[in-house]
Amino acid sequence: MAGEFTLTETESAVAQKLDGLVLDFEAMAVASNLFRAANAVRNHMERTVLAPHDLTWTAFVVLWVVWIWEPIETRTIAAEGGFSKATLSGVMTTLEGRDLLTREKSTTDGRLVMVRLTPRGRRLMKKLFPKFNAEEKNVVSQIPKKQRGEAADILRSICLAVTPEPKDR
Amino acid sequence: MAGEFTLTETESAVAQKLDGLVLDFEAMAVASNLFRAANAVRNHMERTVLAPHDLTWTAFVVLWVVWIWEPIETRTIAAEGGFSKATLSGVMTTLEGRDLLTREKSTTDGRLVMVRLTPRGRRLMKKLFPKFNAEEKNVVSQIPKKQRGEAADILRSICLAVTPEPKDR
DNA sequence: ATAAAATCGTTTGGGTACAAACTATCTCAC
DNA sequence: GTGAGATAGTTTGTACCCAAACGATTTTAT
Repeated sequence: MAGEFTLTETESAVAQKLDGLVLDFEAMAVASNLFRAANAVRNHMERTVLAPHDLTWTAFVVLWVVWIWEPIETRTIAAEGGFSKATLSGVMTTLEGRDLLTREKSTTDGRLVMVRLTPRGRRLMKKLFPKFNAEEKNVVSQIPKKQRGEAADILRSICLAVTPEPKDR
Repeated sequence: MAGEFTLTETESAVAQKLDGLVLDFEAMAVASNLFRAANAVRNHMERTVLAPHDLTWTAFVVLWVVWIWEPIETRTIAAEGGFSKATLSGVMTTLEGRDLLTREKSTTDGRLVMVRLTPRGRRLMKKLFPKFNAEEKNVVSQIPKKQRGEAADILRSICLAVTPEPKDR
């Protein structure tokens, strides 16, 4: 755990601040741990696997999505990667400058931009992804085997709870 | 889910890219869903609860930690919130400018800075946190009741897997 | 046919986010 | 006591990150 205080200490301190009010401590713990876990894994991946190749987390996600699905439209990359079009636009400019992917206006719909990896980008992913997956495996191996299968399901439920609006981001 | 492709579609596409190589798809699914979930919840909270009060996620976390534990040292806030001292420094400058918290040099150790909420900051949290927790409850309620208790444990295991270095951040 | 509405990607503006360098302060060995 | 090393917080530099505004293109309604 990242923090210095235990869950019980935190609960009792919160209870004092809001005595009389009914709070859901289980929900607090789940939400709190969700962010700790996501942050910790992301930082770990960035330091162990990504930094040696001078890639940020987001840049890697973009490369991964394009690698798997190319040619792919910008809007789809954003949806798959879980970030906004604005963010994607900036990251792709960086990756394009490093000769890892290319942008090309669609011939059938002038609004769309089709994205592909360059040969260099493809070589990078072919080498990098196995390392990345090995680290993922390492992380997940710490979950008790019995609960490992449920983990993905639980996380999926959480996503569903807050994804009523697959609008424009 | 955020993406447009199903898990099975992704797995088969990845397998084609790396045929011959042994990959851990369960680990892929868990890691991928972890980030989708964390991102989705964060965005949801920012839009529904935080944006009306002109607060970002990180700013809210800072206020929350200070609210519960004040007076508190800067380094402890960073550890509890899970971000770097550098990030915290910037966010606190913003919050100080909005008269939501105060910084004060420690009298016993000149290196430390003690942080407290202003009355305005305290009023804000007293009003805001119940709303925030209600949304957390709403999110967690989507997890099947049977698995709800395990959720926090699983996420804790993940944290432990990647937190060998509680160094300086 | 054509104007209005919708869609897509980019740009803008403000706010994070972190590593590394920096300043100030404290601790500990000697 | 005093200087080397450790520690706390800030600053700097680079890179995200998103909402909103924007310009270009396509679709829809008439």
